[in-house]
Amino acid sequence: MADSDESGSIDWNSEDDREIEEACVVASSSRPRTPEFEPSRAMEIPASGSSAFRIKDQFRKMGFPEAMVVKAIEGNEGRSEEEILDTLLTYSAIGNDNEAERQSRNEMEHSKDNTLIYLSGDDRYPEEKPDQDEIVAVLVEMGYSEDEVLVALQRCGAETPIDELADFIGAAQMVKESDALAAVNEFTQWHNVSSTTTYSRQHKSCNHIEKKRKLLVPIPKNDGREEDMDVMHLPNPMIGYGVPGEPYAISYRTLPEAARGPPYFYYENVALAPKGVWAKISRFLYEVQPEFVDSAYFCAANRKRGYIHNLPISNRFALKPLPPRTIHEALPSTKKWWPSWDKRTKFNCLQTCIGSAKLTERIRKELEKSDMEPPSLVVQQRVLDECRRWNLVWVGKNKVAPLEPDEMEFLLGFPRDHTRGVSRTDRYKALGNTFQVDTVAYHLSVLKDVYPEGMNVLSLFSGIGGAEVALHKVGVPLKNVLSIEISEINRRILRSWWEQTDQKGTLVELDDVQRVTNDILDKWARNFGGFDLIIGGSPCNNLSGSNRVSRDGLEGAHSSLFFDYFRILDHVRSTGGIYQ
DNA sequence: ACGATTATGAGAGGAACG
DNA sequence: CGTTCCTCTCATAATCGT
Repeated sequence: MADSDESGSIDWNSEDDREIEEACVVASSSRPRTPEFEPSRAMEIPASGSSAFRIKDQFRKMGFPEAMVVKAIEGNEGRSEEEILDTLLTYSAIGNDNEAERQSRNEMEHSKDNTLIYLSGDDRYPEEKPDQDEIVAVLVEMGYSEDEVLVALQRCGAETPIDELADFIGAAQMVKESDALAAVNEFTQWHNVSSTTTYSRQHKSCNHIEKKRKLLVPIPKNDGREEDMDVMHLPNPMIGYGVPGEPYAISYRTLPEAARGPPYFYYENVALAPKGVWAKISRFLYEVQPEFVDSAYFCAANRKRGYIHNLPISNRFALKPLPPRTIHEALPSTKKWWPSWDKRTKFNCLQTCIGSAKLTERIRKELEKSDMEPPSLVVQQRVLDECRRWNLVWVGKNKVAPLEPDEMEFLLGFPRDHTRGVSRTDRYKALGNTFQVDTVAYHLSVLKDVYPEGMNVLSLFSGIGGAEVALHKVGVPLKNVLSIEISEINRRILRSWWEQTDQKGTLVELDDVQRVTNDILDKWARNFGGFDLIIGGSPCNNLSGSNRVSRDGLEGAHSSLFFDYFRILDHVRSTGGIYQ
């Protein structure tokens, strides 16, 4: 979401509340030099101040993530360095288990979480699980799997008679190798919400007892090979718990006890992160399994992302009007020049860089030189490769061009000219880093009825305000928003939108997430009356495949800010999110 | 100093093949 | 099954022009 490569800015002006502003000035920008770490010498750790920074840097040098260090220091106020180191090692073990710890953790997980999906749920939403339990139980008794039954219920409606549901399931089973059905199976397996081994293609078998037994048997997460432990399987098609227009959706899931809201949280990052990254993120975020969704199901561009959240997942609704889902519908003017041999209907992922003018010129030359209609297959292939790589569109005879910033805004679900007023380069950078609004709005839509009076939102890595725009479009009033975003340009864009849309609430903007301390959080929480939602996508710079230079994983210079997301989230949740 | 422009593959997953 | 081929990826850094 956010850029993280801007530093030196010490702008802590809230521009709204001068009293609070003072509380936001936490430290001077010049951090003290860090001496070499001497483990033999124990010393007292003050809760704050310059030497706390020194200690923090020492531990960071030892390879601990900053958020972890901060958390350890804050939890050990006034204690010795060794005690803090102990705490750090404990955290580290949780985040980066060895084999024994993995084993025991898995056992704990399974005894705790492996319940049938319909047996649990969010008690705050009783309307989400009407008397379906009985229906499910009956159908399961008839030999159908929970997945099938729940899919049928979702598809046919809760009032559907049981025999009709059975018919539907039977029909579904007849669908040969249906992609969507297979996906649901894969998805549920992968999500570990139900462990029905496979969808039985045959009709009701008599082994429902066996099925039922299996349902209670946890799927071992590894079968002996340790590499499998950290591998997070991506669903195909990538529809998460469901997307608009697709018939199959999952409405129930089991959240780990520690993850339940409120306050709610919503975390986002690239789906195709290096191996093990999502497993680690999930371990930190209370073992909630990611929901992987491709925004291609919401707009005309691919955008494969993982979302970890503790929101309810039933009764989601999509924003209206539905955005165009194909290139031709989204950009009708390109149709005139679009050659028939370019079969693209979707854009690839919108990124922060665009194709060069030199490239489009090379393509023009290549096509003119070819002088065939259509060009030779070799030329076609070369041109198409570049068009796909750079998301080029046809704007003239033999002429392609990269997307304009306003076209990207449109595809990503933002209001027209949302990013107007800043340099073209900055617009591309900000847009390449943001949420796809319709996708996120679909997930957040369940909050509309829960918070009719509006929400207090803690928005991390806000960028150009994808979360805020999504909530606004969903119809959730924004009461108070504490937005943290490093880029001054992006903060300006968000504030501009805030004013243009005539928001009634209060927007407070801070810059550096690393310097948002518990005190600051508490202060604003008290001022607002607690946070209802903590939302944000941490930097993907070191996770994205597009990065050829520093794809260093979650511990990378920018992506390690995830640990600040966790630190802040964990603090807000530990206080219950409620202040008086 | 700032904005614009440009060149720069690895790595992972899936499809297609045998 | 394994193997090969195919496709895609919220980017960085050097350089240029003003």
